[in-house]
Parts: sequence; structure tokens; C-alpha cells
Amino acid sequence: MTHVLSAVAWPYANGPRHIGHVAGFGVPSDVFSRYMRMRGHDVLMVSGTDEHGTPILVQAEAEGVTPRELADRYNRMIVEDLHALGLSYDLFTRTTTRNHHAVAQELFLGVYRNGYMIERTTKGAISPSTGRTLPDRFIEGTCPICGYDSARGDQCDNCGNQLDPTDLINPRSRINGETPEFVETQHFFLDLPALAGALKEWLDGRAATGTWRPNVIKFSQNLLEDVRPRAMTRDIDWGIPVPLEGWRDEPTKRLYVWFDAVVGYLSASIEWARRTGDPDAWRQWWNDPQALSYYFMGKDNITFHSQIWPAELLGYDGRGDNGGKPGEYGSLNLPTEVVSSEFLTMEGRQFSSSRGVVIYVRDVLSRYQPDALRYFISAAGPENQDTDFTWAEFVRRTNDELVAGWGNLVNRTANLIAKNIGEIPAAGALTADDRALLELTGTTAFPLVGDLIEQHRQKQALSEAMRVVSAVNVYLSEQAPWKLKEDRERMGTVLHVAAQAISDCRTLLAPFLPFSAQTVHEVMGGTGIVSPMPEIRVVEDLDGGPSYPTLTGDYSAFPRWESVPIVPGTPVGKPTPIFTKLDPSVVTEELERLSDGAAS
RNA sequence: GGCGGGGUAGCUCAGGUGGUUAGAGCACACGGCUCAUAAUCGUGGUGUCGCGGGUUCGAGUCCCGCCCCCGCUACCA
Repeated sequence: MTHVLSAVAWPYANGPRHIGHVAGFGVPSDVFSRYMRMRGHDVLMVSGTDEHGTPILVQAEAEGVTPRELADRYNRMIVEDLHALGLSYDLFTRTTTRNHHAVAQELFLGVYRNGYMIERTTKGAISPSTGRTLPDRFIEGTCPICGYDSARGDQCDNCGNQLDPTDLINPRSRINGETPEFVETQHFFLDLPALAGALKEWLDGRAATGTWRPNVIKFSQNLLEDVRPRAMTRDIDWGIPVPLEGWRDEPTKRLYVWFDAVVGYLSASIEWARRTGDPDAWRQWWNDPQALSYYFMGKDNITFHSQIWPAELLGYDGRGDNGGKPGEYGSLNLPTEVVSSEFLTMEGRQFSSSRGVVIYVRDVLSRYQPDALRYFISAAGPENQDTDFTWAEFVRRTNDELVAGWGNLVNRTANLIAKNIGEIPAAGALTADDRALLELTGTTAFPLVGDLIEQHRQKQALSEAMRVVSAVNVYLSEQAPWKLKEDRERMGTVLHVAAQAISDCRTLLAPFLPFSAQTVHEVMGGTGIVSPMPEIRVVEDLDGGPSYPTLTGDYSAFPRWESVPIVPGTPVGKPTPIFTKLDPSVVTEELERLSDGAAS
């Protein structure tokens, strides 16, 4: 048994989640975590909403609410979205808790004390009316190269050239149209050059394992070829105060949102431990060098997980060129693996909430079963390359594979048992065919599917599991128990074998399809929980802040990743179908919804 | 521009470290079964493996060049 940290990317609290988000970080991390728990590992799965930064501030002002009110609203929505998908977090919290603020400040201080947080003067754009940092992307103006009149501060969308905001002709703020001011301002910079050697050593070691996806490791190693100190503070009044004399009470200096967001993995682990009553319990996942940690995200986050976060950890630990020693949290584990997904596009286009090119998780789940979405994402998601979501493919996968393949197998078997026997029959003498099927479902399939999940090859893992399902359908057709009414014993044996095979398939599919795993168990006469689910729990802030909703759960009931013998004599009644077959008309309906959304 | 990924049957895609007649699912056709949400089972593929060179006894798989598509490109999150 190993301690396994499932560190799941923190969704930014500026809107509900769309299916591209959950395809990137959500479903893959949950499949992995559920599987690892079934293998008997001690999994700690943490995340939360990321609530600081300029975009939330800007959006709040546009709506006339406080940033906290905006964050509260979307935090709750996101919690609901992830809950509805059955994502089994041990703790899903948020970055506006007092615990998180304290942990982020301690990390900053540790890095600072060891000499990896250096104070520098930099020239940056600010909004003259508010004094806040105006990020490059919030500045637009005329491109000095091609004359395009809405080039962004960092790049011209028209000619593609990279720009410096000071190059723009007639620069203006995209927030309120005023002319930005370029001023000298003091900031703390993470001394990446002093940590580059340690980062390289760590990454080379990771590369040598051969387990990282090729694009992730290569991209990460490339980043090290040109490292510069990177600002970790901002001129902004929404965020975590800089915990130093002369800075702490400075109302317009805050930690950079990404500095604190990645600390969330640690702060959420600490919050989880404090809530269990054993405040040091988190150390088993963070201080024990044998513990494993897996970070799940979309590819746009790779930089922050394979460079910035490891640099913060190495700096806190004092393992860079300047030396140093660990702070009160001790020597913290670096990521074992950064598991990054590519992007899901939608009907050929990139997701864009502002353009209405978007499918929200909550909308999908209001009309379709969560396992149907989870199935699509696992079977056709952006695991190693960008993939396209189309409603036609969603309907086809659901109807042909989930309903006709797996759901129907359960339904036909349960019907045969209910009509002919009424309970799980005992097995008589087994034929070679019986043994072959049970060998496949009960023995061969578990390491086959499991190893693939462990290697983050979930598409192939699911396809192997579905191949097993298919073998059970073949077995039933060949044995044709409905023709054995004159040979009750043989019929009983065949149905026993089929029921055992279904039980095994249910276990194999449970990480992917946790909702139907429970339904299948019950349809086949089972009782009790075999597929634990997260719950939404409103909690008090541990340190006196306002209360907030979290996602947590009791996952002790996870069955083992192995065949469990079924119990003859268990009553089986007439089943109700596991999955809902979709009418082909949903394709045109959904496409109409999309064009309506894009038009408004 | 830099970096990364991709271009394989009508469609969606598999094909770690080169090796027998290049695979799967879907779609389509025909046949079987009738327990099941008209579900299921069987049979059916003469594919320039983007293009051009090269290495090799042998390349979809390695090397070079070229053409397309997609993504990332850090003080946005």
C-alpha cells in the first residue's frame, strides 16, 4: 500500500465548468483515483476553486458585485458541477480560505528566507485610475508591425508577431478604455535561474522513468532552456497579502494568483488533515519520499506544474544554488508525474464561453446520464491529442456502446435469471467455454485494464474492458440459455457464469462508470455500496472565515480490484434498463441550442 | 518565428524499443438467434500507412528534406 496524492487542477471561479474542462482534469483524475483506491492504495484527492487574480476582479466590477460575491457564486456552481459528475474528491475547497492564505504565505516566506524570492524593480503597465497591474492581455492598441488596430499587448492576432505592450501605438485598457501608464514598480521574483539546476536534475530523473507522456516531458525540459526570474507579486488589491514588513499592509500588493493556486494542493491536504482531527496526517503524502503524487490538468497548465510549482517546492526546501533549509512543513515531495491532457474541441471549434461555443457540464447532466458523459470522455477524450466532441458521436457512443453493449448485456442476463429462476443460480459442472470466460473476466482482465489505467492510457484501458464485455455477449449468444428450458441445470450454470462475468465487468468499468456500477450491482440483486460517491458538505472555515461548500466523501467502501464471487440464492427481479437510449433527434436539438447560444 | 503533437480503410482512431498476409470500432451488405432498451451473434476490407529521398536483409515504425492540420509560446488564467 502506498500513499498516493491525486492533485487535480484548480478550476478558475469565473463561470460554470464546460465539458472541455472536465475532460482535461476531471474525469481522468477521478478514474485514476477510483482505480488506485480499489488497488488498496491510500489516495488523497484534493483540489478547489482558484479565486484570486485580475479576471475575477474585472468581472466582479462589471457586474457590480464584490470579488468575493462573484467567487462565492461560481465556487458553488463548480462544486455542483463536479459533484454531479461523481468526482470523488477527498476535499474540494477554495483559495479564499484562511487556511490557504496562511499556507501560501508560509511557502512564500520559506522560499524568501532561503534566498529564492528576490526583490526587483520592474516596469509594468498599471491602470492610472485604480493603480492595479494591467496584464499584457488586457492591453490593446494598434500593431506597430502590421497596423492592425486591436492587437493585444503580448501578441498581434492579425500578424502573429509577439509584442511588448510598450510597442503598441495608442495603447488602451480593454477593461475601461483608459490609456495605461507604464511605471516602475517593486515586485518579488522567483529566482528560477538559481533553481534551474535542481529542476533539471528532477526532470531528467522523471524523464528517465519513461512514464510521462512524451509531449509533457519534452515541453517541460524545453522550458528550462531559457529561464528568467518570474514575478510572483502583483499590483492588485484582490489576493493574498505579501507576508513581509512593509508589504503586509500595503493594500495594492498581493501574491500572483498562480503562486498561490499551486500551493492549493498542499493547503487543501493540510485542511483535509485538520478536518479529520489528525492535523499532521497530510505529511504521509508530502514528507514521505515513498509517497507518489500525480497532477492532472489540461496542457495550458503544464508550465505551472512542471516548473513553477516544483521551483516553489525546491526553493522552500533550500535545494537550489543558494542552499537553504526547509521550513516548518519539512521537505516536500516533488510531483511524481504531471499528467496533462490535450484539448477537447467542440464541433470543430475551440471552446469559448464568450462566443457561445460552449457546452456546460450542468446542461449536459440536466438531460443525459453522468456515465454517458464520462464514457464519452474516457473513450474519445483528448488523452494524447486534441479530439473533437460532436453530438453525433456522443449519441452513437452512448447508444451503440454503452446501451447496446454493456447495458443490454446486464439487462438480458437479469431478465433471463428473473424469468427462469428468480435468483442467482448455483453453478453445476463447468465446460471449457465456461472456464475460458471466467478466466478472462476474473483473472486476465484485471491486470490488463489496471496496468493501462496506471499508465494513464485510459482510452485503451476502457476499450479493453469493453472488449471483455463483448466476450460475455458472445458467450451468451453461443450458450443460448433461453434454449435450455429442458436442461435446468445447464441453464443455471450458464446464467451463473454470465452473472459472475457481469460482476467482474462491473468492477472493471467502475472507475469509468461509477454511477452505473452501483445500479448494475443492484439490478443483479446486490445490496450495499460498491461505488462510493462524493457529497457536498457546507463547512465552517477552520480559522474564523465565512462558511463554504466543499466536496468530500467516505470512500472506505471501495471494493478491491479483483473478482468477487457472486452469491447463489441472491434474489434477482425484473430489471429496469441501466442506461437511457438517446433518440437521434437530440443531435439536431443540441446543435440548435448551440447556434442559439452563439447568436445571443 | 520557436517548441510540441498529428497526417493510417467512407468516418473515428490503435499501431512502446523496425520483422510473418497493416488492425479495432462505427457505417454498409448478407446470414443466424429471439433472452434483451429492433438489442445480440457470425461472415465480408485490392488501404499509394501526407509527399520525396536515405539507412537496412527488411520501415507505418529510424534519418534528411518538403507539404498540410492542430496546440503551446510564460509575468492571461
